[in-house]
Amino acid sequence: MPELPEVETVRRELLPALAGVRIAHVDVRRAGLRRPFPRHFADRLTGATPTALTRRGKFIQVALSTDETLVIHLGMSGAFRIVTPDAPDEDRELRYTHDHVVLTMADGALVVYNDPRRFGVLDLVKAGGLARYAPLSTLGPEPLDAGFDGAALAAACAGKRTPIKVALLDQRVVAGVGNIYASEALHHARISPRRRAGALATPRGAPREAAHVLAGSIKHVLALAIARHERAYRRSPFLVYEREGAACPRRRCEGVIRRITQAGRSTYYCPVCQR
DNA sequence: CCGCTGTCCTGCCAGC
DNA sequence: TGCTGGCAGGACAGCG
Repeated sequence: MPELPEVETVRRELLPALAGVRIAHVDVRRAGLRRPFPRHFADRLTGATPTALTRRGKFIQVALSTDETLVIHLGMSGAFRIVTPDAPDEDRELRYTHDHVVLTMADGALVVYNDPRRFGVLDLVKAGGLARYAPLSTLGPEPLDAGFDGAALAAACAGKRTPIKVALLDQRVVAGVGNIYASEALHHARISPRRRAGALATPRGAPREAAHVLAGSIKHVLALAIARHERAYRRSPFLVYEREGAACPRRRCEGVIRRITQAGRSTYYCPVCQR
């Protein structure tokens, strides 16, 4: 379930299992995911100790004692399962259908990567090469950083003729927003997903009011989602996503949530309060 | 360069 | 019950 909030939650869950614990053994159970795993993948991980876990957009970066970084992207269906050192043997031996990589940590824990659709990425990058690693180096601003604001959003959207919803999915515009939180943020900001992205800026590129509002809404929906996942919510908390036909949740709004298709993806919005 | 479509892969669900 | 088609939270190649 991997947009920025879910990826951040995964990072926090992996942190105590990986950081400072040597990787004792690596079981790579297929040749790759969408692409082959990097050369000598298991050998390069074995014996390494993760020193830090950071997130950039939807990527997790695991810095290793070997001066390489394990770059992780969960794609559509990637997930980690952690089997703690004190788990019973039957849990340790359990193998699920799409368990592709199993890390055995020196403390006995297992860190298992499972990915039915195999759209994920597990890659190794030399420390010096990270800045030039294309998938990361082309990412736009980090939405929860203080530096991300209406001006940054307007600058990234200036001149774009594509609808704002489609622009928000472009990781070069803002990193980490996906199909759910694009709809949620636009609803929070009361902005129609059909509006032209370029309309967030004046012809000279200065931010319009809508850019400030939308930047704030992006921060709000992402931060709230991270907080909810930390408390292990499981019910769907979305206000418009997958709620076609439901009453708009905005107070005193009489609208009904609609689903439309933009650039081949579903968009949910309220045609009454989003303009 | 820009924006749109198709594609990678499996699972699930609605409808027949 | 079983089959089929459509859709799914991502990203990129290839096209006009």
